[in-house]
Amino acid sequence: MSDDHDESTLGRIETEVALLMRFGEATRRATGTAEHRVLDRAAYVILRHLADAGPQNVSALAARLNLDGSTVTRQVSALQRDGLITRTPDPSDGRGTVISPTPAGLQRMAAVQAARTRLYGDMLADWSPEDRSTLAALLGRLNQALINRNRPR
Amino acid sequence: MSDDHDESTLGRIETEVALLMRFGEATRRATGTAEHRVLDRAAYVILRHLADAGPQNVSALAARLNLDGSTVTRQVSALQRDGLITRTPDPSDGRGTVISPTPAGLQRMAAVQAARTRLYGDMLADWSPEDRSTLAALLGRLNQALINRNRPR
DNA sequence: ATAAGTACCTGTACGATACAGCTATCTGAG
DNA sequence: CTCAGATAGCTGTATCGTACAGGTACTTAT
Repeated sequence: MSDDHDESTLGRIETEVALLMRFGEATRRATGTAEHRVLDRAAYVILRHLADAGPQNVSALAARLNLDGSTVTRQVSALQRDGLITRTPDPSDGRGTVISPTPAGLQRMAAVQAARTRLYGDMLADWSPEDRSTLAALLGRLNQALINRNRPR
Repeated sequence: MSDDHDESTLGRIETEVALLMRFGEATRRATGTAEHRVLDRAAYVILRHLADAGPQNVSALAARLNLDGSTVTRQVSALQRDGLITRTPDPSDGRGTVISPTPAGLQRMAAVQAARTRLYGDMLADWSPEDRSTLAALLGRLNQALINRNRPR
């Protein structure tokens, strides 16, 4: 309350994030239903994370993606059905199952990623490189802040 | 491909937006379930829009929020059940129903909005005012770009 | 005055998610 | 070594947000 200007900045951020989520979801719905169809939101993040961080257990994925284990189990089952990941017993823990992306999975993920990147390229066509990288950096910091807040456990 | 640096910036933006949506949803789920409970995502945006743009018809809301009419109908029913909006026959169109926020609805919305804003204030506590307002501005531009892309109809 | 369009509602379906409970396995204390 | 408790993953069930299809009441244009 000391600084009304900053207060309203927070309000704007809140508004814009809410808006972004609405539009992001609408976009995902629209484009997702259209054709790709096979990579729903969670499936995409799962594949991305596997590609990024390597094969890992269901629980590791769940923890990382802030999802319930059962959710990941089902997503992973769907991905396996579609041949995009494989399950192998964890050699170091008989309870565990290691999830690895298949080449097809990686390729599918990369295709979606490329399409999305292209979309952003389109939308941000008239942005300066500085603005783009500033946005990327600030979003990164925002997410970091979110993570820090949600998981000081 | 002319500029590898910029290409990767787009990738980062794509990544961060995806992450933001995941965390945003998780946060909404967590905080929403906690206590307020009554303002799910759509309900919140509906109330916000009503507060912003005044009482209006279901279809106007649906169009504006990029939602199916039936979805808005149900959300509105829930809001009415909770006493947060009222339905009145549209005097100028016997088919229509005008949705107005009740004082309680406005208050609830404002409370959630304030809570969210506070949350952002918390998370961004160590950000400089410049970074905050840059983030707000860039998010605004990003949303504008999204809107422009989704609705050149 | 009647056909076409529109606004809203309802039935139904689906997808993503969570929570609770189950089984198999692991780990540590005795 | 044994067994109690923790953990990994799966399955059953429930909920929520959403869409599409169809119905009814009203409006508009001809």
